Amino acid sequence: MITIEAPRLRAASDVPGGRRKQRVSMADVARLAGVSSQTVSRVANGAAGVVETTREQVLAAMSELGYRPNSAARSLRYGRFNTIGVILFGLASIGNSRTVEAIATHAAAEGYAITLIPVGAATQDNVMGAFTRMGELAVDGVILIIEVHLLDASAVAIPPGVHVVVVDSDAGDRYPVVDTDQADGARQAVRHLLELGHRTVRHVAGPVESYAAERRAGAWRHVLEEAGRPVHTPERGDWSADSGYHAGLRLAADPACTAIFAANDQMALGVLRALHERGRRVPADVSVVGFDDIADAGSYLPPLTTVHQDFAEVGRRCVHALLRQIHDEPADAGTDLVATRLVIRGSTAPPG
Amino acid sequence: MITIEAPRLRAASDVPGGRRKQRVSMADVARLAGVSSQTVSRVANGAAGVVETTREQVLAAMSELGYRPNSAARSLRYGRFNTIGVILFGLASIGNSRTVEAIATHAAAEGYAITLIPVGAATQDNVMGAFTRMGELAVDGVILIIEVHLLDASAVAIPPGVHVVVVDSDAGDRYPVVDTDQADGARQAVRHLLELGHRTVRHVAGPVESYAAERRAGAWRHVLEEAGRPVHTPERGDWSADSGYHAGLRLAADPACTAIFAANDQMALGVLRALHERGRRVPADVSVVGFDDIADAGSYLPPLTTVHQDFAEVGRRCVHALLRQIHDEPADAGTDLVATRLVIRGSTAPPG
DNA sequence: GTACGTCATGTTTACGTAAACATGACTGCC
DNA sequence: GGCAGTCATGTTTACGTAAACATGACGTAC
Repeated sequence: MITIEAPRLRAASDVPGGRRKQRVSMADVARLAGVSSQTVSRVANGAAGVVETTREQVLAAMSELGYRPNSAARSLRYGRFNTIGVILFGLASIGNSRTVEAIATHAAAEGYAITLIPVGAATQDNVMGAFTRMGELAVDGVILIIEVHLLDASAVAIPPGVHVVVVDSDAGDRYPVVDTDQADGARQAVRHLLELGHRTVRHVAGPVESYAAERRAGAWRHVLEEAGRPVHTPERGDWSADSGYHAGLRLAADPACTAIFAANDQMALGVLRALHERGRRVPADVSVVGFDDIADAGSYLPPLTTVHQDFAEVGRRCVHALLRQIHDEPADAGTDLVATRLVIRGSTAPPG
Repeated sequence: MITIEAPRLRAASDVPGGRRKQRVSMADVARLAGVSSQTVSRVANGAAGVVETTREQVLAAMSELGYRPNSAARSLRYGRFNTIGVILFGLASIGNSRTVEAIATHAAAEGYAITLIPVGAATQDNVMGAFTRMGELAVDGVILIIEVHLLDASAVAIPPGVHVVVVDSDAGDRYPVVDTDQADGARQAVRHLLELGHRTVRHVAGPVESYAAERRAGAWRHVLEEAGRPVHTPERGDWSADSGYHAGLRLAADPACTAIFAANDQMALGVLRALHERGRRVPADVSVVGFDDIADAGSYLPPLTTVHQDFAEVGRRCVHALLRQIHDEPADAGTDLVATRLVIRGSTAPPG
């Protein structure tokens, strides 16, 4: 039933004479089957016009020799790679990995593979290197999951002729952008807290260099101003639970603080811990809302009210927008926003 | 400073006459610079034997035309792709995404790109499809982050001549395997609890089809038996916090239960929630240990004692083992285990 | 019975690159 | 002054595939 073979550790060097025969090509199959290599090509691509007996001979020869098409030659011939590049800082962020997973899945469904191009820390050199490499990369298009303004800051151009879609950025004037509707999600979170009766809402923001963080913070501020409520300076975190913990300790020190909107679930987790350590009960004394709705959020103590983000949908739309470009279809410039929704669990309640 | 250009939405169809010139090739550069394409090749590859004035002309022509090497042609010529394939079920698991990230980083450092090949659900069709595609894939080798026995169950062969490294599996007899030392990690966790004075330790195991889960459970059982302690049937989870919660509810119902070892941190989180809801204090009434040491574990209530896993090191060793194969160096069959270490935080204490 | 169409299959060529070999100019040495 | 050697550069070829075109056998219609 299974035919896994021992790994061939010495590659394809078993041709006598030391000359390295790459591996089985169409010509080899053709020789064995007694046909021309063009006929092999026709069989391989399921083209019409091959008589059944011939086809079977070719297939037999293929499996005897273990023929596998050479995709480099194919790509060269067709001028396409059937591959999408994904440039990102890292998979550490849960949003990133889920978006990438969705991209990979939808790309595969369309016959595209995806190539990951991580750019380590956001130093100029790294980003530059990634793009230099990308120039030579075997991709038909690129999805940028990266703060694009960091690219702008380095003297790096996206090579002309490379199709691009950007996630999570304000580059909508230059590239098609797909993004979660950050502002609307934040509005829902803040309004929910105000509707519960809280006088105002404190914010634990993400890092300044993140557009997502800035838009969440902007919407938070806007809702408060619109409602005529006091706006405190937001606490700054770096998305990590630990940074949320430290922000939470500062907020716990203020007895007037009854409602906190954290820019992501992990910082909210840190806030919950800080409040717990300081003896502030959630939600009786303080309400907390997160953002992302990661899988664990429902198991926090208490289960976290948060804004659900549809990463899979973002990935799906990225792939399709990019494929439209690759297939020369009319471009949809501007920003495509994916809706969010507030998931109410146990971390929010009217003020005590 | 920055020269990002408008996306070219109509590809390279600006050659008059409707014929589609792919894009700038060495021949085009050669024509403009008034040299042969071989000289362009020499400049592109930094080969010696090009006089300075010529080199500058070529470089000027390159940048004027926006030349970028065609990697399909390069791969065809060299017979290598400089690409590593990673086959996995998904990035949802935190371990997977961190391993993949490390793989991508180390591969990039060696001049290799990585291609992601997700196989969705573990159905036979999916796995088969991934391998069929992989046969045509432009990769020099493959890292399998997948339960290999699931492959065995489908009638699928890893194509001969494809270099393979496997993560997290018992395939050490057939392929080089890199893995975390699951058993030792689990031993440390259980011994820690016994040393604190607990009479025995209950286990919340991962799914049966996971070798990692089986090895953690096996080591847990072994330590208990060695110490002559009672061994209860483990609760089964599916790695999710939610499954840990349900397992935790069952364990909370048993007043004799004072120590729990969960097979990962997320299930431990669920256990913590269940214990909290049932009024069992952690660690005063019940001690809990997890596995993985994910970034959030230090922010749980209470901060989780857990087994630290070095995903980055696993990724690093995978890449290097695979590159050794690709470069025809002596194979290191068998299993390469990465050490773990217990991180003691606030969720464990002597029994009340 | 011949002429033409149909269809399976073979032959030529191009995709872009770079190794291997070829050429030709100049240098330096006797 | 002529000849060998050096070095920059050009020409040929192969990598594996598949489109475009070519061939030739057979069948059918008049």
